[in-house]
Amino acid sequence: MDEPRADADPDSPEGRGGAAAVMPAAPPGSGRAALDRRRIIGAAVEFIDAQGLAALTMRRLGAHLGVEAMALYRYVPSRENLLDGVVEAVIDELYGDPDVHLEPGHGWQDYLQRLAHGVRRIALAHPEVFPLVATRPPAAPWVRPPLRSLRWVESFLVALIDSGFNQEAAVSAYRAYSSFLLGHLLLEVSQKGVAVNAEDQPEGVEEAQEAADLSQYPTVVRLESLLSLDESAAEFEEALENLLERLEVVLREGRAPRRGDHRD
Amino acid sequence: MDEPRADADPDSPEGRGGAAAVMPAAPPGSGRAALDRRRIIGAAVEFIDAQGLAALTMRRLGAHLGVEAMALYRYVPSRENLLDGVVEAVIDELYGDPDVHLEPGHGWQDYLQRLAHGVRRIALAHPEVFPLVATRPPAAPWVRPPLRSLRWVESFLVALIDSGFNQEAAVSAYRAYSSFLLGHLLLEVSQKGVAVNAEDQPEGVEEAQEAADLSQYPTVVRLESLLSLDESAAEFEEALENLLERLEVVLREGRAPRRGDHRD
DNA sequence: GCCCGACCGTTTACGTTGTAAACGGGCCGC
DNA sequence: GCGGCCCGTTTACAACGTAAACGGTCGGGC
Repeated sequence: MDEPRADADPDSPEGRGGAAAVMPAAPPGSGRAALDRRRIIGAAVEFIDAQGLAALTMRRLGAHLGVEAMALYRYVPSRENLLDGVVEAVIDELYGDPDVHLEPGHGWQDYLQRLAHGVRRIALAHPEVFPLVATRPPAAPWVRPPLRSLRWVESFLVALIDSGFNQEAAVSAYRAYSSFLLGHLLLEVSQKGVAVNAEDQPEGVEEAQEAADLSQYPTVVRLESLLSLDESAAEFEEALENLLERLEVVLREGRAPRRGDHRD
Repeated sequence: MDEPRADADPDSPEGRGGAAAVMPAAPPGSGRAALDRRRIIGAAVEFIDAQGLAALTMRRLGAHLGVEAMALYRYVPSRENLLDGVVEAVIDELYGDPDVHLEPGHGWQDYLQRLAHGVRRIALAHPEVFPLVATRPPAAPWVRPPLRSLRWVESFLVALIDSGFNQEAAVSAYRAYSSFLLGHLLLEVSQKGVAVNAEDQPEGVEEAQEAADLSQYPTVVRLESLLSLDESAAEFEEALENLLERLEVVLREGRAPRRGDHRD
Protein backbone atom coordinates (compact mmCIF):
# COMPACT_ATOMS: atom_id res chain seq x y z
CA MET A 1 0.00 0.00 0.00
CA ASP A 2 0.95 3.61 -0.39
CA GLU A 3 3.63 3.09 -2.99
CA PRO A 4 4.83 5.99 -5.16
CA ARG A 5 3.17 6.14 -8.57
CA ALA A 6 4.83 6.69 -11.89
CA ASP A 7 2.88 9.85 -12.79
CA ALA A 8 3.33 11.27 -9.31
CA ASP A 9 2.71 14.93 -8.70
CA PRO A 10 6.15 16.51 -8.31
CA ASP A 11 4.84 18.71 -5.50
CA SER A 12 3.17 15.94 -3.54
CA PRO A 13 4.91 14.81 -0.36
CA GLU A 14 5.38 11.24 -1.61
CA GLY A 15 7.03 12.52 -4.76
CA ARG A 16 9.96 13.84 -2.76
CA GLY A 17 11.88 12.76 0.29
CA GLY A 18 8.80 12.18 2.42
CA ALA A 19 8.63 14.26 5.57
CA ALA A 20 9.44 17.75 4.40
CA ALA A 21 8.45 18.66 7.91
CA VAL A 22 9.57 21.48 10.09
CA MET A 23 12.10 19.30 11.94
CA PRO A 24 12.88 21.00 15.23
CA ALA A 25 16.60 20.27 15.03
CA ALA A 26 16.07 16.83 16.61
CA PRO A 27 17.59 15.74 19.93
CA PRO A 28 21.37 15.36 19.44
CA GLY A 29 21.84 13.27 22.54
CA SER A 30 19.98 15.66 24.83
CA GLY A 31 18.26 12.81 26.67
CA ARG A 32 14.57 13.81 26.65
CA ALA A 33 14.82 17.04 24.64
CA ALA A 34 14.27 20.32 26.42
CA LEU A 35 11.13 22.33 25.87
CA ASP A 36 11.41 25.54 23.90
CA ARG A 37 9.28 27.61 21.59
CA ARG A 38 10.52 26.04 18.39
CA ARG A 39 10.01 22.51 19.58
CA ILE A 40 6.51 23.32 20.78
CA ILE A 41 5.54 24.89 17.49
CA GLY A 42 7.07 22.01 15.59
CA ALA A 43 5.03 19.58 17.63
CA ALA A 44 1.91 21.64 17.00
CA VAL A 45 2.46 21.43 13.24
CA GLU A 46 2.94 17.68 13.48
CA PHE A 47 -0.15 17.39 15.61
CA ILE A 48 -2.35 19.40 13.27
CA ASP A 49 -1.09 17.45 10.28
CA ALA A 50 -1.99 14.22 12.03
CA GLN A 51 -5.22 15.06 13.88
CA GLY A 52 -6.54 18.25 12.36
CA LEU A 53 -6.75 21.75 13.72
CA ALA A 54 -9.88 21.16 15.77
CA ALA A 55 -8.13 18.43 17.75
CA LEU A 56 -5.28 20.71 18.81
CA THR A 57 -5.71 21.46 22.48
CA MET A 58 -3.17 22.81 24.88
CA ARG A 59 -3.56 19.73 27.06
CA ARG A 60 -3.30 17.31 24.17
CA LEU A 61 -0.30 19.10 22.73
CA GLY A 62 1.30 18.99 26.16
CA ALA A 63 0.65 15.27 26.40
CA HIS A 64 2.13 14.82 22.92
CA LEU A 65 5.30 16.40 24.29
CA GLY A 66 5.16 14.44 27.52
CA VAL A 67 4.34 17.49 29.61
CA GLU A 68 1.40 19.20 31.27
CA ALA A 69 -0.51 21.84 29.35
CA MET A 70 0.61 24.68 31.57
CA ALA A 71 4.25 24.01 30.85
CA LEU A 72 3.68 25.31 27.33
CA TYR A 73 2.73 28.72 28.63
CA ARG A 74 6.28 29.43 29.68
CA TYR A 75 7.24 29.57 25.99
CA VAL A 76 4.04 30.53 24.26
CA PRO A 77 1.79 33.30 25.57
CA SER A 78 -1.48 31.87 24.30
CA ARG A 79 -3.03 29.40 21.96
CA GLU A 80 -3.71 32.13 19.42
CA ASN A 81 -0.07 33.12 19.44
CA LEU A 82 0.87 29.47 19.06
CA LEU A 83 -1.23 29.30 15.92
CA ASP A 84 0.49 32.39 14.58
CA GLY A 85 3.75 30.61 15.23
CA VAL A 86 2.51 27.54 13.40
CA VAL A 87 1.67 29.60 10.34
CA GLU A 88 5.02 31.31 10.42
CA ALA A 89 6.93 28.07 10.88
CA VAL A 90 5.16 26.43 7.99
CA ILE A 91 5.84 29.18 5.49
CA ASP A 92 9.40 29.42 6.78
CA GLU A 93 9.92 25.95 5.36
CA LEU A 94 10.41 27.82 2.10
CA TYR A 95 13.86 28.81 3.30
CA GLY A 96 14.84 25.18 3.61
CA ASP A 97 13.62 24.26 0.15
CA PRO A 98 16.63 23.82 -2.13
CA ASP A 99 14.50 24.43 -5.22
CA VAL A 100 13.35 27.87 -4.15
CA HIS A 101 15.74 30.78 -4.20
CA LEU A 102 15.50 34.18 -2.58
CA GLU A 103 17.32 35.72 -5.53
CA PRO A 104 16.43 35.18 -9.16
CA GLY A 105 19.52 33.67 -10.74
CA HIS A 106 17.71 32.44 -13.84
CA GLY A 107 15.27 35.21 -14.55
CA TRP A 108 12.06 36.30 -12.90
CA GLN A 109 9.94 33.63 -14.52
CA ASP A 110 12.11 30.86 -13.14
CA TYR A 111 12.00 32.63 -9.78
CA LEU A 112 8.21 32.84 -9.74
CA GLN A 113 7.83 29.26 -10.94
CA ARG A 114 10.06 27.90 -8.21
CA LEU A 115 8.44 30.00 -5.56
CA ALA A 116 4.95 28.92 -6.61
CA HIS A 117 5.84 25.26 -6.55
CA GLY A 118 7.56 25.69 -3.22
CA VAL A 119 4.40 27.13 -1.72
CA ARG A 120 2.34 24.41 -3.32
CA ARG A 121 4.59 21.77 -1.82
CA ILE A 122 4.04 23.30 1.59
CA ALA A 123 0.29 23.41 1.10
CA LEU A 124 0.21 19.75 0.09
CA ALA A 125 2.53 18.72 2.90
CA HIS A 126 0.30 20.46 5.47
CA PRO A 127 -3.23 20.47 4.12
CA GLU A 128 -4.70 20.93 7.59
CA VAL A 129 -2.52 23.92 8.30
CA PHE A 130 -2.94 25.72 5.01
CA PRO A 131 -6.41 27.12 5.71
CA LEU A 132 -4.82 28.78 8.71
CA VAL A 133 -2.15 30.27 6.46
CA ALA A 134 -4.91 31.51 4.21
CA THR A 135 -7.24 33.04 6.75
CA ARG A 136 -5.25 34.28 9.76
CA PRO A 137 -5.26 38.10 9.68
CA PRO A 138 -1.87 39.26 8.40
CA ALA A 139 0.33 41.50 10.52
CA ALA A 140 0.28 44.36 8.03
CA PRO A 141 -2.02 45.15 5.13
CA TRP A 142 0.65 44.52 2.52
CA VAL A 143 1.73 41.19 3.92
CA ARG A 144 -0.71 39.00 2.09
CA PRO A 145 -1.40 35.34 2.42
CA PRO A 146 -0.08 32.91 1.48
CA LEU A 147 3.33 34.63 1.24
CA ARG A 148 3.07 36.08 4.72
CA SER A 149 6.65 37.03 5.30
CA LEU A 150 8.28 40.40 4.89
CA ARG A 151 11.43 38.74 3.67
CA TRP A 152 9.63 37.09 0.80
CA VAL A 153 7.71 40.20 -0.08
CA GLU A 154 10.97 42.08 -0.25
CA SER A 155 12.55 39.31 -2.29
CA PHE A 156 9.59 39.22 -4.65
CA LEU A 157 9.53 42.95 -5.29
CA VAL A 158 13.28 43.21 -5.73
CA ALA A 159 13.32 40.29 -8.14
CA LEU A 160 10.70 41.85 -10.37
CA ILE A 161 12.02 45.39 -10.21
CA ASP A 162 15.52 44.18 -10.98
CA SER A 163 14.10 42.36 -13.95
CA GLY A 164 12.70 45.56 -15.40
CA PHE A 165 9.23 45.84 -13.93
CA ASN A 166 8.32 49.31 -12.81
CA GLN A 167 7.12 49.79 -9.26
CA GLU A 168 3.42 49.75 -9.99
CA ALA A 169 3.76 46.65 -12.10
CA ALA A 170 5.76 44.87 -9.44
CA VAL A 171 3.23 45.62 -6.74
CA SER A 172 0.40 44.68 -9.01
CA ALA A 173 2.13 41.42 -9.87
CA TYR A 174 2.56 40.70 -6.18
CA ARG A 175 -1.17 41.00 -5.71
CA ALA A 176 -2.09 38.92 -8.70
CA TYR A 177 0.40 36.26 -7.70
CA SER A 178 -0.95 36.14 -4.15
CA SER A 179 -4.52 35.62 -5.18
CA PHE A 180 -3.51 33.05 -7.73
CA LEU A 181 -1.68 30.99 -5.12
CA LEU A 182 -4.32 31.47 -2.48
CA GLY A 183 -7.20 30.46 -4.68
CA HIS A 184 -5.63 27.45 -6.29
CA LEU A 185 -4.00 26.01 -3.22
CA LEU A 186 -6.89 26.56 -0.86
CA LEU A 187 -9.20 24.90 -3.33
CA GLU A 188 -6.81 22.04 -3.77
CA VAL A 189 -6.33 21.26 -0.09
CA SER A 190 -10.01 21.69 0.67
CA GLN A 191 -10.81 19.23 -2.08
CA LYS A 192 -8.22 16.82 -0.72
CA GLY A 193 -9.83 17.15 2.70
CA VAL A 194 -13.19 16.12 1.31
CA ALA A 195 -11.64 13.12 -0.39
CA VAL A 196 -10.27 11.69 2.84
CA ASN A 197 -13.45 12.48 4.78
CA ALA A 198 -15.51 10.79 2.08
CA GLU A 199 -13.74 7.44 2.38
CA ASP A 200 -14.43 7.40 6.10
CA GLN A 201 -18.19 6.78 6.02
CA PRO A 202 -19.13 4.60 3.03
CA GLU A 203 -22.50 3.87 4.63
CA GLY A 204 -24.73 3.30 1.65
CA VAL A 205 -27.91 4.75 3.08
CA GLU A 206 -26.75 8.33 2.96
CA GLU A 207 -25.21 7.81 -0.44
CA ALA A 208 -28.47 6.64 -1.89
CA GLN A 209 -30.35 9.56 -0.39
CA GLU A 210 -27.74 11.98 -1.61
CA ALA A 211 -27.86 10.52 -5.08
CA ALA A 212 -31.62 10.94 -5.08
CA ASP A 213 -31.20 14.64 -4.37
CA LEU A 214 -28.99 14.84 -7.43
CA SER A 215 -31.91 14.10 -9.76
CA GLN A 216 -32.55 17.81 -9.97
CA TYR A 217 -29.10 18.45 -11.35
CA PRO A 218 -28.77 16.32 -14.46
CA THR A 219 -25.73 18.10 -15.82
CA VAL A 220 -23.86 17.63 -12.59
CA VAL A 221 -24.75 13.96 -12.68
CA ARG A 222 -23.74 13.59 -16.29
CA LEU A 223 -20.40 15.27 -15.71
CA GLU A 224 -19.78 13.70 -12.34
CA SER A 225 -16.75 11.72 -13.44
CA LEU A 226 -15.25 14.76 -15.12
CA LEU A 227 -15.99 16.87 -12.07
CA SER A 228 -14.40 14.35 -9.74
CA LEU A 229 -11.19 14.10 -11.73
CA ASP A 230 -8.33 15.62 -9.84
CA GLU A 231 -6.26 17.60 -12.26
CA SER A 232 -4.99 20.08 -9.75
CA ALA A 233 -1.38 19.78 -10.82
CA ALA A 234 -2.10 20.47 -14.47
CA GLU A 235 -4.52 23.27 -13.67
CA PHE A 236 -2.03 24.86 -11.34
CA GLU A 237 0.65 24.71 -13.98
CA GLU A 238 -1.60 26.11 -16.63
CA ALA A 239 -2.88 28.99 -14.54
CA LEU A 240 0.63 29.78 -13.41
CA GLU A 241 1.88 29.87 -16.97
CA ASN A 242 -1.00 32.08 -17.95
CA LEU A 243 -0.17 34.47 -15.14
CA LEU A 244 3.47 34.58 -16.20
CA GLU A 245 2.47 35.32 -19.76
CA ARG A 246 0.28 38.14 -18.59
CA LEU A 247 3.12 39.56 -16.56
CA GLU A 248 5.46 39.22 -19.52
CA VAL A 249 3.14 41.40 -21.57
CA VAL A 250 3.01 43.94 -18.79
CA LEU A 251 6.77 43.97 -18.60
CA ARG A 252 7.24 44.31 -22.36
CA GLU A 253 4.76 47.10 -22.66
CA GLY A 254 6.39 48.85 -19.73
CA ARG A 255 3.10 49.83 -18.19
CA ALA A 256 1.32 49.14 -14.97
CA PRO A 257 -1.28 46.47 -15.66
CA ARG A 258 -4.15 48.91 -15.25
CA ARG A 259 -7.32 49.32 -17.16
CA GLY A 260 -5.88 49.00 -20.66
CA ASP A 261 -9.08 47.70 -22.26
CA HIS A 262 -7.72 46.41 -25.51
CA ARG A 263 -10.76 44.28 -26.24
CA ASP A 264 -10.25 43.71 -30.03
CA MET B 1 -18.78 60.28 8.99
CA ASP B 2 -19.26 57.26 6.82
CA GLU B 3 -20.83 59.07 3.92
CA PRO B 4 -20.93 57.45 0.47
CA ARG B 5 -18.11 58.56 -1.78
CA ALA B 6 -18.30 59.54 -5.41
CA ASP B 7 -16.02 56.80 -6.70
CA ALA B 8 -17.70 54.18 -4.54
CA ASP B 9 -17.11 50.52 -5.27
CA PRO B 10 -20.28 49.24 -6.93
CA ASP B 11 -20.03 45.98 -4.98
CA SER B 12 -19.50 47.57 -1.57
CA PRO B 13 -22.45 47.50 0.81
CA GLU B 14 -22.70 51.30 1.03
CA GLY B 15 -22.83 51.51 -2.74
CA ARG B 16 -26.18 49.77 -2.80
CA GLY B 17 -29.24 49.70 -0.65
CA GLY B 18 -27.31 49.05 2.53
CA ALA B 19 -28.24 45.88 4.39
CA ALA B 20 -28.20 43.18 1.73
CA ALA B 21 -28.64 40.91 4.69
CA VAL B 22 -30.32 37.58 4.96
CA MET B 23 -33.51 39.06 6.39
CA PRO B 24 -35.39 36.27 8.10
CA ALA B 25 -38.76 37.37 6.79
CA ALA B 26 -39.18 39.79 9.73
CA PRO B 27 -41.99 39.60 12.29
CA PRO B 28 -45.27 40.53 10.53
CA GLY B 29 -47.11 41.22 13.75
CA SER B 30 -46.19 37.96 15.43
CA GLY B 31 -45.56 39.63 18.77
CA ARG B 32 -42.10 38.42 19.84
CA ALA B 33 -41.31 36.29 16.78
CA ALA B 34 -41.22 32.52 17.14
CA LEU B 35 -37.96 30.67 17.10
CA ASP B 36 -37.16 28.58 14.06
CA ARG B 37 -34.11 27.42 12.16
CA ARG B 38 -34.12 30.24 9.63
CA ARG B 39 -34.43 32.93 12.26
CA ILE B 40 -31.62 31.41 14.28
CA ILE B 41 -29.31 31.20 11.31
CA GLY B 42 -30.19 34.73 10.29
CA ALA B 43 -29.35 35.94 13.77
CA ALA B 44 -26.07 34.04 13.64
CA VAL B 45 -25.10 35.79 10.41
CA GLU B 46 -25.95 39.14 11.93
CA PHE B 47 -23.98 38.29 15.02
CA ILE B 48 -20.87 37.20 13.15
CA ASP B 49 -21.02 40.29 10.96
CA ALA B 50 -21.14 42.44 14.06
CA GLN B 51 -18.86 40.65 16.53
CA GLY B 52 -16.78 38.23 14.52
CA LEU B 53 -16.84 34.48 14.30
CA ALA B 54 -14.84 33.90 17.49
CA ALA B 55 -17.46 35.74 19.53
CA LEU B 56 -20.29 33.51 18.36
CA THR B 57 -21.28 31.32 21.25
CA MET B 58 -24.44 29.34 21.69
CA ARG B 59 -25.18 31.24 24.90
CA ARG B 60 -24.50 34.63 23.38
CA LEU B 61 -26.52 33.84 20.28
CA GLY B 62 -29.35 32.71 22.53
CA ALA B 63 -29.14 35.95 24.48
CA HIS B 64 -29.18 37.90 21.21
CA LEU B 65 -32.48 36.18 20.47
CA GLY B 66 -33.83 36.66 23.97
CA VAL B 67 -33.65 32.99 24.79
CA GLU B 68 -31.47 30.50 26.65
CA ALA B 69 -28.73 28.68 24.75
CA MET B 70 -30.40 25.30 25.01
CA ALA B 71 -33.50 26.54 23.24
CA LEU B 72 -31.49 26.71 20.02
CA TYR B 73 -30.86 22.99 20.10
CA ARG B 74 -34.46 22.26 19.29
CA TYR B 75 -33.87 23.69 15.82
CA VAL B 76 -30.17 23.22 15.26
CA PRO B 77 -28.41 19.97 16.08
CA SER B 78 -25.02 21.48 16.92
CA ARG B 79 -22.88 24.52 16.58
CA GLU B 80 -21.03 22.98 13.66
CA ASN B 81 -24.27 22.41 11.83
CA LEU B 82 -25.28 25.99 12.62
CA LEU B 83 -22.11 27.21 10.91
CA ASP B 84 -22.91 25.08 7.89
CA GLY B 85 -26.29 26.74 7.85
CA VAL B 86 -24.69 30.16 8.06
CA VAL B 87 -22.52 29.43 5.04
CA GLU B 88 -25.47 28.14 3.09
CA ALA B 89 -27.67 31.08 4.01
CA VAL B 90 -25.03 33.57 2.98
CA ILE B 91 -24.42 32.12 -0.44
CA ASP B 92 -28.15 31.70 -0.92
CA GLU B 93 -28.35 35.48 -0.90
CA LEU B 94 -27.35 35.11 -4.54
CA TYR B 95 -30.89 34.04 -5.33
CA GLY B 96 -32.22 37.31 -4.03
CA ASP B 97 -29.80 39.41 -6.02
CA PRO B 98 -31.68 40.99 -8.93
CA ASP B 99 -28.44 41.49 -10.88
CA VAL B 100 -27.51 37.82 -10.90
CA HIS B 101 -29.41 35.37 -13.08
CA LEU B 102 -29.57 31.62 -12.99
CA GLU B 103 -29.90 31.55 -16.76
CA PRO B 104 -27.69 33.39 -19.19
CA GLY B 105 -30.00 35.68 -21.14
CA HIS B 106 -27.22 37.86 -22.51
CA GLY B 107 -24.45 35.41 -23.23
CA TRP B 108 -22.10 33.48 -21.00
CA GLN B 109 -19.76 36.39 -20.41
CA ASP B 110 -22.52 38.54 -19.03
CA TYR B 111 -23.62 35.59 -16.94
CA LEU B 112 -20.17 35.05 -15.46
CA GLN B 113 -19.65 38.76 -14.87
CA ARG B 114 -22.90 39.13 -12.97
CA LEU B 115 -22.29 36.00 -10.97
CA ALA B 116 -18.78 37.09 -10.01
CA HIS B 117 -19.94 40.49 -8.86
CA GLY B 118 -22.79 38.92 -6.97
CA VAL B 119 -20.40 36.73 -5.04
CA ARG B 120 -18.10 39.68 -4.46
CA ARG B 121 -20.99 41.68 -3.05
CA ILE B 122 -21.71 38.88 -0.63
CA ALA B 123 -18.08 38.64 0.43
CA LEU B 124 -17.92 42.38 1.08
CA ALA B 125 -21.24 42.40 2.90
CA HIS B 126 -20.11 39.58 5.21
CA PRO B 127 -16.34 39.80 5.51
CA GLU B 128 -16.34 37.86 8.77
CA VAL B 129 -18.36 35.04 7.28
CA PHE B 130 -16.51 34.69 4.02
CA PRO B 131 -13.50 32.80 5.41
CA LEU B 132 -16.01 30.25 6.58
CA VAL B 133 -17.42 30.02 3.09
CA ALA B 134 -13.89 29.53 1.82
CA THR B 135 -12.67 26.91 4.25
CA ARG B 136 -15.56 24.78 5.44
CA PRO B 137 -15.18 21.32 3.85
CA PRO B 138 -17.66 21.06 0.97
CA ALA B 139 -20.33 18.37 0.95
CA ALA B 140 -19.04 16.74 -2.22
CA PRO B 141 -15.72 16.97 -4.02
CA TRP B 142 -17.16 18.83 -6.99
CA VAL B 143 -18.98 21.41 -4.94
CA ARG B 144 -16.22 23.92 -4.59
CA PRO B 145 -16.03 27.08 -2.58
CA PRO B 146 -17.07 29.79 -2.91
CA LEU B 147 -19.95 28.63 -5.14
CA ARG B 148 -20.96 25.87 -2.77
CA SER B 149 -24.38 25.10 -4.09
CA LEU B 150 -25.42 22.32 -6.43
CA ARG B 151 -27.95 24.59 -8.02
CA TRP B 152 -25.31 27.10 -9.01
CA VAL B 153 -22.93 24.43 -10.21
CA GLU B 154 -25.69 23.08 -12.42
CA SER B 155 -26.54 26.56 -13.63
CA PHE B 156 -22.90 27.32 -14.37
CA LEU B 157 -22.28 24.16 -16.34
CA VAL B 158 -25.49 24.42 -18.33
CA ALA B 159 -24.80 28.05 -19.15
CA LEU B 160 -21.39 27.28 -20.57
CA ILE B 161 -22.35 24.12 -22.37
CA ASP B 162 -25.36 25.81 -23.95
CA SER B 163 -23.01 28.54 -25.09
CA GLY B 164 -20.88 26.07 -27.01
CA PHE B 165 -18.29 24.92 -24.50
CA ASN B 166 -17.60 21.23 -24.61
CA GLN B 167 -17.89 19.27 -21.39
CA GLU B 168 -14.23 19.27 -20.50
CA ALA B 169 -13.95 22.97 -21.16
CA ALA B 170 -17.00 23.73 -19.04
CA VAL B 171 -15.71 21.74 -16.09
CA SER B 172 -12.30 23.27 -16.45
CA ALA B 173 -13.82 26.73 -16.57
CA TYR B 174 -15.76 25.96 -13.42
CA ARG B 175 -12.52 25.17 -11.63
CA ALA B 176 -10.65 28.18 -12.92
CA TYR B 177 -13.58 30.43 -12.02
CA SER B 178 -13.78 29.00 -8.51
CA SER B 179 -10.14 29.58 -7.72
CA PHE B 180 -10.27 33.02 -9.21
CA LEU B 181 -13.16 34.03 -6.96
CA LEU B 182 -11.77 32.31 -3.92
CA GLY B 183 -8.34 33.86 -4.18
CA HIS B 184 -9.39 37.39 -4.94
CA LEU B 185 -12.23 37.62 -2.47
CA LEU B 186 -10.48 35.91 0.41
CA LEU B 187 -7.54 38.22 -0.05
CA GLU B 188 -9.80 41.21 -0.23
CA VAL B 189 -11.77 40.49 2.93
CA SER B 190 -8.66 39.49 4.85
CA GLN B 191 -7.06 42.77 3.88
CA LYS B 192 -10.18 44.62 4.94
CA GLY B 193 -10.05 42.82 8.27
CA VAL B 194 -6.52 44.03 8.87
CA ALA B 195 -7.52 47.57 8.04
CA VAL B 196 -10.20 47.69 10.73
CA ASN B 197 -7.98 45.92 13.28
CA ALA B 198 -5.17 48.36 12.55
CA GLU B 199 -7.17 51.44 13.46
CA ASP B 200 -8.02 49.91 16.82
CA GLN B 201 -4.59 50.17 18.49
CA PRO B 202 -2.67 53.20 17.25
CA GLU B 203 -0.34 52.96 20.23
CA GLY B 204 2.84 54.46 18.89
CA VAL B 205 5.29 52.25 20.74
CA GLU B 206 4.56 49.16 18.72
CA GLU B 207 4.42 51.16 15.55
CA ALA B 208 7.90 52.52 16.11
CA GLN B 209 9.28 49.10 16.87
CA GLU B 210 7.59 47.63 13.85
CA ALA B 211 8.95 50.38 11.65
CA ALA B 212 12.42 49.69 13.01
CA ASP B 213 12.10 46.09 11.92
CA LEU B 214 11.32 47.33 8.47
CA SER B 215 14.83 48.69 7.98
CA GLN B 216 15.82 45.30 6.59
CA TYR B 217 13.27 45.56 3.83
CA PRO B 218 14.03 48.79 1.99
CA THR B 219 11.96 47.97 -1.06
CA VAL B 220 8.92 47.27 1.04
CA VAL B 221 9.45 50.59 2.80
CA ARG B 222 9.95 52.46 -0.45
CA LEU B 223 6.80 50.97 -1.98
CA GLU B 224 4.75 51.13 1.18
CA SER B 225 2.26 53.64 -0.13
CA LEU B 226 1.82 51.65 -3.34
CA LEU B 227 1.45 48.44 -1.37
CA SER B 228 -1.14 49.97 0.93
CA LEU B 229 -3.29 51.26 -1.89
CA ASP B 230 -6.54 49.39 -2.07
CA GLU B 231 -7.28 48.71 -5.70
CA SER B 232 -9.22 45.56 -5.10
CA ALA B 233 -12.11 46.59 -7.31
CA ALA B 234 -9.94 47.33 -10.32
CA GLU B 235 -7.82 44.24 -9.81
CA PHE B 236 -10.87 42.09 -9.52
CA GLU B 237 -12.28 43.50 -12.69
CA GLU B 238 -9.05 43.07 -14.55
CA ALA B 239 -8.48 39.50 -13.46
CA LEU B 240 -12.06 38.64 -14.25
CA GLU B 241 -11.76 40.06 -17.73
CA ASN B 242 -8.54 38.19 -18.26
CA LEU B 243 -10.23 34.97 -17.22
CA LEU B 244 -13.11 35.61 -19.59
CA GLU B 245 -10.71 36.25 -22.44
CA ARG B 246 -8.93 33.01 -21.70
CA LEU B 247 -12.22 31.18 -21.74
CA GLU B 248 -13.16 32.86 -24.97
CA VAL B 249 -10.04 31.47 -26.61
CA VAL B 250 -10.81 28.03 -25.25
CA LEU B 251 -14.32 28.26 -26.63
CA ARG B 252 -13.22 29.47 -30.05
CA GLU B 253 -10.58 26.82 -30.42
CA GLY B 254 -13.09 24.23 -29.33
CA ARG B 255 -10.61 22.46 -27.12
CA ALA B 256 -10.32 21.62 -23.52
CA PRO B 257 -7.89 24.06 -21.95
CA ARG B 258 -5.29 21.39 -21.38
CA ARG B 259 -1.57 21.42 -21.77
CA GLY B 260 -1.40 23.19 -25.10
CA ASP B 261 2.09 24.60 -24.65
CA HIS B 262 2.15 27.15 -27.38
CA ARG B 263 5.03 29.06 -25.92
CA ASP B 264 6.06 31.11 -29.01
C1' DG C 1 -65.35 20.87 31.32
C1' DC C 2 -61.64 18.40 31.81
C1' DC C 3 -57.65 16.21 31.06
C1' DC C 4 -53.76 14.61 28.38
C1' DG C 5 -50.17 14.54 25.51
C1' DA C 6 -47.35 17.42 22.41
C1' DC C 7 -44.68 21.23 21.91
C1' DC C 8 -41.03 24.28 23.40
C1' DG C 9 -38.26 27.00 26.34
C1' DT C 10 -35.66 26.58 31.05
C1' DT C 11 -32.91 24.45 34.53
C1' DT C 12 -29.51 21.71 35.96
C1' DA C 13 -25.48 19.16 35.17
C1' DC C 14 -21.10 17.34 33.22
C1' DG C 15 -16.85 17.07 30.88
C1' DT C 16 -13.57 19.94 28.34
C1' DT C 17 -11.43 24.11 27.22
C1' DG C 18 -7.94 28.25 27.86
C1' DT C 19 -5.38 30.23 31.23
C1' DA C 20 -4.13 32.68 36.10
C1' DA C 21 -1.85 31.73 40.29
C1' DA C 22 0.46 29.33 43.64
C1' DC C 23 3.62 25.65 44.33
C1' DG C 24 7.87 22.86 44.54
C1' DG C 25 12.01 20.65 43.23
C1' DG C 26 16.57 20.53 41.09
C1' DC C 27 20.51 22.98 39.59
C1' DC C 28 23.84 26.99 39.67
C1' DG C 29 26.96 30.30 41.48
C1' DC C 30 28.56 32.04 45.66
C1' DG D 1 26.07 24.31 51.58
C1' DC D 2 22.72 27.23 50.59
C1' DG D 3 19.70 30.79 48.48
C1' DG D 4 17.62 31.98 44.39
C1' DC D 5 16.10 30.99 39.83
C1' DC D 6 14.47 28.16 36.21
C1' DC D 7 10.81 25.34 34.83
C1' DG D 8 7.36 21.90 35.10
C1' DT D 9 3.11 20.66 38.13
C1' DT D 10 -0.92 21.46 40.77
C1' DT D 11 -4.87 23.65 41.67
C1' DA D 12 -8.47 26.65 40.42
C1' DC D 13 -12.00 29.11 37.72
C1' DA D 14 -14.99 30.96 34.22
C1' DA D 15 -16.80 29.83 29.88
C1' DC D 16 -17.87 26.55 26.47
C1' DG D 17 -20.89 22.77 23.89
C1' DT D 18 -24.37 19.82 24.87
C1' DA D 19 -27.27 15.76 27.38
C1' DA D 20 -31.10 15.13 30.32
C1' DA D 21 -34.77 16.20 33.09
C1' DC D 22 -38.21 19.56 33.95
C1' DG D 23 -42.40 22.47 33.58
C1' DG D 24 -45.69 25.43 31.62
C1' DT D 25 -49.00 26.34 28.00
C1' DC D 26 -51.61 25.06 24.70
C1' DG D 27 -55.41 22.54 21.38
C1' DG D 28 -58.36 18.60 20.77
C1' DG D 29 -61.02 14.27 22.23
C1' DC D 30 -64.03 12.47 25.73
